[in-house]
Amino acid sequence: MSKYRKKESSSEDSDSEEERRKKDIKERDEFANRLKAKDESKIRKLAMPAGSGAAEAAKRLKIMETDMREKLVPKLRVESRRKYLEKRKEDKVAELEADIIDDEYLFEEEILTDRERTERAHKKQLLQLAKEHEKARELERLQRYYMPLEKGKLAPELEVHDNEPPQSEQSKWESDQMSSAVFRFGAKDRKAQQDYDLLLEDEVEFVQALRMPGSEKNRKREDSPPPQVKALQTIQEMKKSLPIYPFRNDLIQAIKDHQVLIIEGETGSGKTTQIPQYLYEAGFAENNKIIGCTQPRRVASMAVAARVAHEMAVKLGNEVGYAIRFEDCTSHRTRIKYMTDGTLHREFLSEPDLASYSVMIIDEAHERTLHTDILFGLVKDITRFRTDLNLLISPATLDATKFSEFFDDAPIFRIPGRRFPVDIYYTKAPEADYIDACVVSILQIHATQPSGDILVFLTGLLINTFIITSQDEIETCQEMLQERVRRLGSKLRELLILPIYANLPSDMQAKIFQPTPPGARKVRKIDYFSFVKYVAFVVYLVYICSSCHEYSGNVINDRQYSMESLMVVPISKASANQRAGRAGRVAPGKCFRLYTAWAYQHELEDNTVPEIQRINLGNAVLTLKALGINDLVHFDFLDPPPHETLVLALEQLYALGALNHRGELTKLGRRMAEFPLDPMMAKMLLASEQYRCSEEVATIAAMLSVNGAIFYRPKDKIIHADTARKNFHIPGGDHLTLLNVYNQWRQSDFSTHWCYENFIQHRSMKRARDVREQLVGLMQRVEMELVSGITETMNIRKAITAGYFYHVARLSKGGHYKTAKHNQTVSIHPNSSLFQELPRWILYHELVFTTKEFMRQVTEIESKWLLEVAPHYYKPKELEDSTNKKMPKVAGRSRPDGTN
DNA sequence: GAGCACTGC
Repeated sequence: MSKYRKKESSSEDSDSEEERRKKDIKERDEFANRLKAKDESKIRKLAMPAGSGAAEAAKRLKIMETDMREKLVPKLRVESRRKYLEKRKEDKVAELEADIIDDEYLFEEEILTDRERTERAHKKQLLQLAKEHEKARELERLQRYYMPLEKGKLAPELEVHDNEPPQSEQSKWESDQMSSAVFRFGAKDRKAQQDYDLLLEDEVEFVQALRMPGSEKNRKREDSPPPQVKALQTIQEMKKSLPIYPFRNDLIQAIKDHQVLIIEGETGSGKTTQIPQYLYEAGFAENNKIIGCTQPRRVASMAVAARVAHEMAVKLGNEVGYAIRFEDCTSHRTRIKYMTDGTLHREFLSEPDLASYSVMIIDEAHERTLHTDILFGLVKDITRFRTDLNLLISPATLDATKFSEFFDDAPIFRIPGRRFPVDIYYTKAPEADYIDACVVSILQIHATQPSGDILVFLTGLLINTFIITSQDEIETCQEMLQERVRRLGSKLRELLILPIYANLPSDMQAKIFQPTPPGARKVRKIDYFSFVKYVAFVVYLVYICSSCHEYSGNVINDRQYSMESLMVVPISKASANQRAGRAGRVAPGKCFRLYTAWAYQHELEDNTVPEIQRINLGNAVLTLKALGINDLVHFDFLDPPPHETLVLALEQLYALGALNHRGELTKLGRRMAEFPLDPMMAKMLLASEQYRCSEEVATIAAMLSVNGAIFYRPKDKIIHADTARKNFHIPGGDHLTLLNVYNQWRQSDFSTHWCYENFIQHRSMKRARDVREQLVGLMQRVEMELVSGITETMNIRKAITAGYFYHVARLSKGGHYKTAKHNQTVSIHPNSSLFQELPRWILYHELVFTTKEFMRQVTEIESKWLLEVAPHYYKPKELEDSTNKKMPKVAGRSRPDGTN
């Protein structure tokens, strides 16, 4: 971290520097004390009768529902995503190959460090894998296919048409095959198989590899759908029917006996809703203590709280409440409090010992979000001195042992879920076009397997272990499936195709829970399935840091700078098995994996890489420092983040002035920690005060926080949308354009209609408004002056630069941009207002890697401002505008030891 | 000239 320090400082200077440091630390502590006093008086004020929390919540839910519907804008994309990924894969392989050749040409083996040698080996291995995969795909085109079938059982539709010519052939052929262990579906003889040609264009051959044992081995397979929960069932009856109910007393006893308990149980066992109630009934909420329970997602926190309030027949916000960002639905009466893990993480800042809680439940611990991972370390620490605080860690099955070891061998309490055995099948050869393979497999299953619904997982965006499948892909798959079913006509019984994704309106989602009509089969995505099938690839949000040369989420980190990137990486074995488990909830099931057993063994990681090991830790490090945790290297992490990521975060915080050269939090850093923003953005906001534009910068920060989802661009009105967007452009760049959009919206009195007319997404704007309100509140809290009204934009841009001087690029002689510090070639995103302007110096909000390294949200700056806002980071020489400066031969390639 | 999607504070 010392590399930015002024080396020329004399002893005299260092004395005054030392004094400055002491003064700053003193100020920081005074500031922290003032905040504490504010919080305490706020808590006293809160101890008043509760407001209309429940009504508010109901309203909120309603709004969310409407939002969902509004967001569902039917988009037909001509270009399929597959093609894009295919193309990108080819590019990446070529790039990798070139890289290796380049690398070997430039550096002899002997002069390499161990690390570089490992890296080179990694690259070669990756290239090898990519090539093998390509070969396997060739091979796959020559394969024939099998499909497993239960012995003695034919799908009804195949028996019904026994007398019709094509089917009789089919049927005869089928009975011939019945004696063999593997059911062969399809044949080469196209004439005889005419009607099934549609199915047989490509089949997928599966082999059974293993059986996942279940807890209810002796029960027979049930062909009927699960008994539906009767509407008339009382709450009490329902509570008693939950798998957790018989363990109630044992569980309470175990919690009384052990301060920390790991509760292993699947979602659906009732643990999330019931345990807090059991604890409440057992007196854990006496003496005004709160039973807390964290959830990784907002909707879950709200929904679970509403459910529990209903079960306990109390008003939401009274005895049972929830707290999420922008919304605190609790009162002084609240005894059971649900919250997001991020909210609890923030609560630590004002209550580091969790004094108001008697129990804290960290639910869905296996999801391993950044927040839960940090919470593990924090709560483990406080249980040492708060012996009256009970801690319950609740992961799904499989992970419990790891958590137990982390929490000093805490006992594990298992709540058995209902689980039947699941047979797992793999393809014989890798699949090239997995959407096609998926469609074919669904039809194969439909034609050959007895009753039961089919659950399909497609590639999606993986956020922690929560998969959001891409809408585009689902639609493609659905269209293909419908088309094929249509062509097959009445030969197959009905197949209901029910897509589900985040943007789907809630009434459509409700369909999935309705019982399947007799004789039909559903293809859907939620519990109660007999067949589970999915592909091996999910998309990950991976943080690529400058000095990290290791695998992180199966992506090689070889970039010279920090960048978030979406990558397709294989699913982990753990997630794969969790998905397979879904097939055995109500009856024995089957799981078809669209990859080979070899791939499962050799290409999949055992566990999903936790977020903390993949992403930028700037904000996390800042909050930990604010909690007084100085030694982050030895912080008790369940899985420590890569050392390099931690060092990068510390360096960045030092450069921003949040930490001093000893790594202590400065007063600026303490104020930055108050904001739920990335450190750079927090710095920008705090710097805006001295540039007299804090109102404007708060707006910009809020607008930047709603990730690029401001401008609406429907396919059929692209020209109108683009014209509308250009009307908002302001000389200077995208940050100012965003400010302009917000201000105009405000002038329209936050009108929905205005948004519609101007091709602006109303939903995003509302969110920006929420964020802005929260930021303004926090600005007042950290004693910032709210000022606005400057007439020219220089001050605003200077304030932005004060936070984002890390993200600066200059126009090179060749007409493209290079980052100021790392000399990495980057391009302005085509959506930017500066796309055709090409100013000499620019600052960008973020870098995204899609087909190229693109800078999104770009603003023009002057190089001399960099010396003004970050004199410790930039030297005048670096900012000379002559671009003739000779670059090192291997530009931008830095050694792991820091030398160039 | 790209695009694809999104948790949390």
